[in-house]
Amino acid sequence: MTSVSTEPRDTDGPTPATPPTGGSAAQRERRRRILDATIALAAEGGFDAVQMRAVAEHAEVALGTLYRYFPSKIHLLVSALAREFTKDVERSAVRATPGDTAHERIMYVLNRRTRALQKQPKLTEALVRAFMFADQSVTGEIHEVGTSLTTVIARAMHGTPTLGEVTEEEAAIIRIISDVWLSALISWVTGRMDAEDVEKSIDVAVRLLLR
Amino acid sequence: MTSVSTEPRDTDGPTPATPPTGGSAAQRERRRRILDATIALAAEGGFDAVQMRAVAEHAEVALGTLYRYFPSKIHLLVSALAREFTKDVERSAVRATPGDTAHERIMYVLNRRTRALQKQPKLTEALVRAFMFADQSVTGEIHEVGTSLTTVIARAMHGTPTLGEVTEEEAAIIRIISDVWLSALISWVTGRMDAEDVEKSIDVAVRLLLR
DNA sequence: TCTAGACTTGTAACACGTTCTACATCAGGG
DNA sequence: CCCTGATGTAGAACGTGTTACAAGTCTAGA
Repeated sequence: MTSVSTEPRDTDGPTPATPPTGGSAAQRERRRRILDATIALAAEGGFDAVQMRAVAEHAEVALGTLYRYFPSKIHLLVSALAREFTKDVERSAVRATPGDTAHERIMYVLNRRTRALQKQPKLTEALVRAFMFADQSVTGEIHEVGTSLTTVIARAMHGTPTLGEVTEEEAAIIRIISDVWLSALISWVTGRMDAEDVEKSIDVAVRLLLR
Repeated sequence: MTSVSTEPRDTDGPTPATPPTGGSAAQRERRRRILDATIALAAEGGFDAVQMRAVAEHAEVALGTLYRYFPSKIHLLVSALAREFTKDVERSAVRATPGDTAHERIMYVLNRRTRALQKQPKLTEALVRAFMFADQSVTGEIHEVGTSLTTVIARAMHGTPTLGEVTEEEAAIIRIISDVWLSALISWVTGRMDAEDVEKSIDVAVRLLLR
């Protein structure tokens, strides 16, 4: 966790942060192996266990290559989070969310995601802490995560897998719900809330916002 | 209050995390110098500039002593944040908050604090990132910060420096506002929101929650 | 096929958080 | 007044993120 506070410029060649798409098949394959290794190590030992040398070894790439694909440990972990969230979004596009009211549907998607995260506490700790620690240089990846989250909530709010118009007020409400969810997740990761508290705090927020 | 929660506590001497009060005068003085040095370095160069060796040198204590007082860089920074917030709370207890409605009063205190933080972007970056990165071992200090924040908001909500009863619903609303504020602060620190966005997002949240 | 340049690899080196060691200082009780 | 244990000091040492570098390998185009 050093440097890069104000000057993100470097001798960048071809891959500023190696986007998921593009590159040769071998490169996409390497990228996949790296992210898989990241998830595996994080799931087993959390943030501290995701050591760059270990990731490189596990993914069978050289350390330098790892850094060419992901310029820092934080980029790496946030990218892993972005990949997981993107998968969820694709899944949520398939069919309508169950629930009769917006409240029920939002709680359904958020609780489902929350419980999935809680099943892998170490992984969640790693991803959430990386997300929270990210600085300016990770804007792109962070934005990707934020977009996924708001998309899923917006779909749940409307109850349809396709997204119609979202009013200004709805967008504001969705942003607040995201904030509360993230905040609750942090509290859970750091042991200041238990699983029940998380669900309850989101439920209260949704109720207050959707009345 | 400062008790250590889960870990296998070892040969702990006298100062598990050196609470603000207690200890000899020389010790309180050292603690003050350390936190002052932390704030000074953070204000100048942000999170990365708060290097333990530099803090120790600036505070004129040995590195080992610094670690005796604060067991990690994160503890150090979150403690600094807690000290600043506590000062604010004491100030806010002196007189009533200006504003005719709860909305106005809450916006007044939060905007004042937000603007104070924005005047020292580097310092804010350091404190906010430390707060977000904190793990389980920093629960005590984090809780202190959270309490300060909710106290100030609760006072503003009621418009009186003394705290009367706070209903369950009010407490929930205050928690959500805190979440939104923190989240906005992160976005600002990482360059994803500008100063105006921060104020606006809080304003929207308060409006939606207090209707 | 040959070659230039990009991409990978393996490894060493560096920075900073953290821990450890050996010694000095100080305060209090006999 | 001295002993003793806690506290402080100075500095080395260690681990891990990050960077640097020399050499091997793959690919596209002449």
